Amino acid sequence: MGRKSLKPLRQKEIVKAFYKVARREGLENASIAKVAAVLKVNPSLVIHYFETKQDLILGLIEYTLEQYRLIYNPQNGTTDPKTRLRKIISNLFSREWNNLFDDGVFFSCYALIFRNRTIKVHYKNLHDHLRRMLTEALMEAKANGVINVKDVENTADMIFVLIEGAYYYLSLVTNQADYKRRLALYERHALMMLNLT
Amino acid sequence: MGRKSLKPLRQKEIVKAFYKVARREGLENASIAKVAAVLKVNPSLVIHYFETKQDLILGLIEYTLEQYRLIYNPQNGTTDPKTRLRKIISNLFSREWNNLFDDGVFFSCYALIFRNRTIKVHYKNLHDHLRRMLTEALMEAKANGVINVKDVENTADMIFVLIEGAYYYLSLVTNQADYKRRLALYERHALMMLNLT
Amino acid sequence: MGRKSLKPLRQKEIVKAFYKVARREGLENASIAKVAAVLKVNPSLVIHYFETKQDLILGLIEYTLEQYRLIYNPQNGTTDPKTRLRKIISNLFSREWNNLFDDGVFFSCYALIFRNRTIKVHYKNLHDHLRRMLTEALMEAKANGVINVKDVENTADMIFVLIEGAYYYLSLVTNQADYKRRLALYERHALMMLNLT
Amino acid sequence: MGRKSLKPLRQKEIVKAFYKVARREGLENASIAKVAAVLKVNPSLVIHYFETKQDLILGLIEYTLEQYRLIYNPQNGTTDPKTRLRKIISNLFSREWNNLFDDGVFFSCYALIFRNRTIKVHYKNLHDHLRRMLTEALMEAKANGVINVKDVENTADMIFVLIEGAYYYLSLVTNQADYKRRLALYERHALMMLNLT
DNA sequence: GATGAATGAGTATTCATTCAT
DNA sequence: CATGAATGAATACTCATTCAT
Repeated sequence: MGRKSLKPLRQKEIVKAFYKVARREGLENASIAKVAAVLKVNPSLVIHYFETKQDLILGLIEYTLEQYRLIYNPQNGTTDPKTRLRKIISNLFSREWNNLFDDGVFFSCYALIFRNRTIKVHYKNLHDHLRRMLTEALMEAKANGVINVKDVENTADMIFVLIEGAYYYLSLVTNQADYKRRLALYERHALMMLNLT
Repeated sequence: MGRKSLKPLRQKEIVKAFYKVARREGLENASIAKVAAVLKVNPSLVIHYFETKQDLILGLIEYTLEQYRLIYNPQNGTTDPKTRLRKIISNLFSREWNNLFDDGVFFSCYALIFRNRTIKVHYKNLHDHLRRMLTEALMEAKANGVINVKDVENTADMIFVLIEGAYYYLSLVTNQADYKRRLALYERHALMMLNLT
Repeated sequence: MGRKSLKPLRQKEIVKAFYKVARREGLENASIAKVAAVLKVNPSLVIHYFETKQDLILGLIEYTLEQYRLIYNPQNGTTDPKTRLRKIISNLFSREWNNLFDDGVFFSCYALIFRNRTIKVHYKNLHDHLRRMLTEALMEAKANGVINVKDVENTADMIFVLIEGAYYYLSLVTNQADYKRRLALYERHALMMLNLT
Repeated sequence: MGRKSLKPLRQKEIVKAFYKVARREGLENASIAKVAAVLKVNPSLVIHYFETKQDLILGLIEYTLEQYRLIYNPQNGTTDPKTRLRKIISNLFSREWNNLFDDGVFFSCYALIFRNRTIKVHYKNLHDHLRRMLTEALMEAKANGVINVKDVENTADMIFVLIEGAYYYLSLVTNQADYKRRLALYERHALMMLNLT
């Protein structure tokens, strides 16, 4: 049977510590030494598991995207088609941003797509995947007569544009009431696009 | 009394050099020394004009937002109200992103709002200002019977959400045709919201 | 009549500011820039009055020694010889250390005598001068039959050794009661040397 | 597991090099880079062993106090009580200052007690320890009828005041003959205090 | 008499990384 | 599997100082 490798587990631990540091001090100030300090471990050990810092950042990004995937999880339930779609939309717009992934780290990571093809591709794949998932959900809803939209794919696209715009935009809003009001507005608009209001 | 002050000029020069370096190597890798090297000047001179690196970054952000303002410029022309509004929208969606400001630098800067109140306020003010400008343009158009929307302010808000979402989303699209098609889709949606298609 | 030069006044101002900084942050951390900041003046101006930093330190030392001189002032009064001598001794031992000159700065300055002849000579002259002054006071007291010591000069020497030793030693004592008790002990010993108890 | 630790050895090496530089150029001009240069080693290695410069200074001070302790060593011999006490006193007053520790560095270090509690405590402890040692030696001598003093502890205290005063005072004397004469005077006074002349 | 421009050397400290054990 | 030694380049920033105005 052999001994089970600790590598993936250790790597996950390290990535989490890296994320922790990045959240606290910003991605640009997160260093291998600080990660090692958090884990109470020798810096060399970090590099033992992630040959280079670049690899560590890649690990962090994969971790980000994993979290991202969780948020957009379409939760296939047993409810009727209409409520299920509504739930998906509501879930997409809730996007528990602050809880699941730090916004500063998120944007810092996203900024890397412009100088790193690999990272760009990762992000692209994730978003394509998410859009495809929503498209399918919409197609099913359409088949069930729940919604009636011409171009399902474009609609899914539009909805994601709305979500990302909202994410960006609402990050600037500190007033809680204002925040809620706007978020509701955006969601209502999405539902309107589906004639689901 | 004393020597003529070069401060504003020099500061602009330095900020531009800083931007240049940040664009080339990423904001996180842009250092005072590199800026000095670009300007063929001693690093301490950079510090002479911007006491700390933080100040320099703030300078860069102000510069960003200045550029931003230029893009969203509502260009008050002599044309009729309808074409003028159409031009504003078209202008907002064209957003000469790649030409006027580097996207990587932009997102890296934006990421700072989550750890720096001052920066956040700067961004907030800019966006509030822009939304106000669009709101006014819409109100004028409504007065002229060009458009017929219930809540002008919310509509302006929605349009900006669309724009920001598009910016984020399209940054991942490399295929030129795809890019154009989607951008057109988003703009059409905006015009639809104004019943201007 | 001509205009009175501001130079000596300005120099005094600067030395005082330098002392202020040195007291706050230690002599080793006191810089021309910080002095200028305290005076709300351009650093170049400081150097305009004290060509080099070394000169500024020399200015500070002269200032120290001036203060020193004040403490040891024998205050020629009209009182009878015995009480006058007692007063001198009491004054020497009181040495309002903490009030008149910062101890840290004092020792940092003193440390310089070992690498700078000029400074050493300054200190030497001051101490010789002070000892001479005390010697004279003792001679007068002896002439008046107030004291009866064999070698007046050696006694004066011894008293100063006592004072300096006390200064060094008591700097370590934080307990107030202990401090007072010891200081009294040292002074009593000095009076005993003069058979004046 | 892991590599053999050179820490204590290396740290001592580094402290010695630091002292060497401080003696040569003054404590205020002793830098990590210069220490590294002396050891023909990379500056970052110095920091590897002493996280901050402050730590390095603390290391130097501990080293100073160690040397100090050596000087005051009461050398428990087999000789008769009287000669033994005489030897202790003679040893205390000889204090091979210039040989064992540089005076400039000593006073620069001492100056730090006024801005650093830890350092102050270190010095305090050392002096308390030394005084206690002398007190014990005096008590033994008293028990043996060698000396006859009322308050042994106060006498020990006085003797150290004398020593420190002498150290300070004689640092200014360059004339060799004068130096010797005075030192003898101070020692004689100490012996007189013990009725041991 | 005073300011601001500019320099160049220097500071402590952090970085990612390599290698020996 | 993990530690500690060691490097070398880089970091932001401070320094004293000179010179032009």
